[in-house]
Amino acid sequence: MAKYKEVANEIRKRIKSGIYHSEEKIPDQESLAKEFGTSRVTVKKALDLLSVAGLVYTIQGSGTYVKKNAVNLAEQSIKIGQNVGLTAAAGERLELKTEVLDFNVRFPDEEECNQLSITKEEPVYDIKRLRILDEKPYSLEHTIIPIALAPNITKEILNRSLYDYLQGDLGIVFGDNRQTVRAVKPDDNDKKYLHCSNEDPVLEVSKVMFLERGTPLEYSVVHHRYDMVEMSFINVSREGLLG
Amino acid sequence: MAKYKEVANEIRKRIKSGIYHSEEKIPDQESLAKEFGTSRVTVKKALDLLSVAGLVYTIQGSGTYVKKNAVNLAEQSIKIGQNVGLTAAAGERLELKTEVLDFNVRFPDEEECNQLSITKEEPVYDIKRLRILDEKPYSLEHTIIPIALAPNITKEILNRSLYDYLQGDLGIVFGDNRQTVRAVKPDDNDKKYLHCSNEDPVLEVSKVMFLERGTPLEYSVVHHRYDMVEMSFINVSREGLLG
DNA sequence: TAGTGGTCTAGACCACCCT
DNA sequence: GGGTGGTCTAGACCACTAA
Repeated sequence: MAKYKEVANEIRKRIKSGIYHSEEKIPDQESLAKEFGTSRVTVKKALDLLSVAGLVYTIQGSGTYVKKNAVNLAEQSIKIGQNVGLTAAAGERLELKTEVLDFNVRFPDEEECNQLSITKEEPVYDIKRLRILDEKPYSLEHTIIPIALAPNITKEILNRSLYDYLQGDLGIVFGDNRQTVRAVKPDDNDKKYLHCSNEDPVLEVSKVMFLERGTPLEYSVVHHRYDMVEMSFINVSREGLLG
Repeated sequence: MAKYKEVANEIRKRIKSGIYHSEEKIPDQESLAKEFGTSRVTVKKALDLLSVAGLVYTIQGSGTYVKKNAVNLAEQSIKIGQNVGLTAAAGERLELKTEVLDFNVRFPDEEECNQLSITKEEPVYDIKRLRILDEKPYSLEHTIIPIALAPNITKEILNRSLYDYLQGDLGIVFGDNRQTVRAVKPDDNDKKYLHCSNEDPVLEVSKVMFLERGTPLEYSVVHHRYDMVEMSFINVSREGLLG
């Protein structure tokens, strides 16, 4: 592991364990460099990581300080854009199941061509799955994937884990993703599979997942039951980025 | 402006203008350093910025490449967590208005103490505002702010812009924020002010805004009309961060 | 094996905060 | 003016890719 990451982890450990208190100024970069037997540039790089992680802030000419909410952030460590509704709602063991409702191959429609940057002649998988938690259905996933990018998907794979197959077996590395969240009225499928009444709202999340190189891999629209899923995310302020 | 930012902006300009094409390898760091009359470390720092911005990716031992979707990202430049529904929906000029429904001072309840890290004895402002776009109400904001952190708020300020007052007049610098999004059923106020029917879902966004130092400044719960607001955000994958 | 990115150092200078 | 963070350099070595 790179030295600046080691230094960052050590300092993070000290913050979490209270050796560096909340709101307190931590030693200056020169001292830290001497303590860790490294150069100041390396210490600076470590502190930058912690700054992006929201644990510390620096004031030029004054010093580096532990943020008031640093411990909270360090503990919850919510990944940006990740669904936390489920894990939060479920304290104990719970039974997660997936039911494959539909698994087809076809040509993409206009919206899908647009989202996935493909032509109308490049076939895609069309996958509909129902997610079930402790016998209660909580979300309905509609996933579109170009066949060329993820060949040989089978129903058996979908019953296990699609992401495990893509990452593990195919060795695909995910990159960025873009999501849009809306509240919508339930459609027929929501009523049928999620047991939504006419008055039950639905949390709709559209997502495009990109590969490391920027190629769109997957376009999905997921409908969540309003009373079982929420989405949380943390926006870290970044001043130093571009102009 | 720092040299590494200048270099980053210049390279970004070249990507946007097509001088460096999508999927193409850009010159190696040594060459760029020579061209810009700087050191390789500085070029590396510039490329790191562009990498975080999602414009390029690097493969150690191979080179630095322009992402396939780089131009899209560069153009839309959606700030993470920002509402884009409105600007997207409105092509032309539109009239934005704010109506102050309620403006009070009181002691916080338990939830508010929790979110704002304050005691029950620290008074807060309780603000309810209605946002109106072209005569159509689209969101209902409930905002809680500790008086100690933002003194002398007046109804007149709320009619103009609260954020302008906080940032401009008080010189407050915002830091991170944490948001949670849900779909909920409309309550009485939604029906009254947003003209929601029983079957109209509501997009509820809870937000805690922190100051630079990690102090919670504002806790807000906003209800959006489902047919006028959506939220988009981009998750940039970061592999290099911590372990 | 050559090319390229990732990391690290020591020293330097500047900008800013605080007293 | 002393303390501290921000930036920059030149050179070095290592890790990885690609042929």
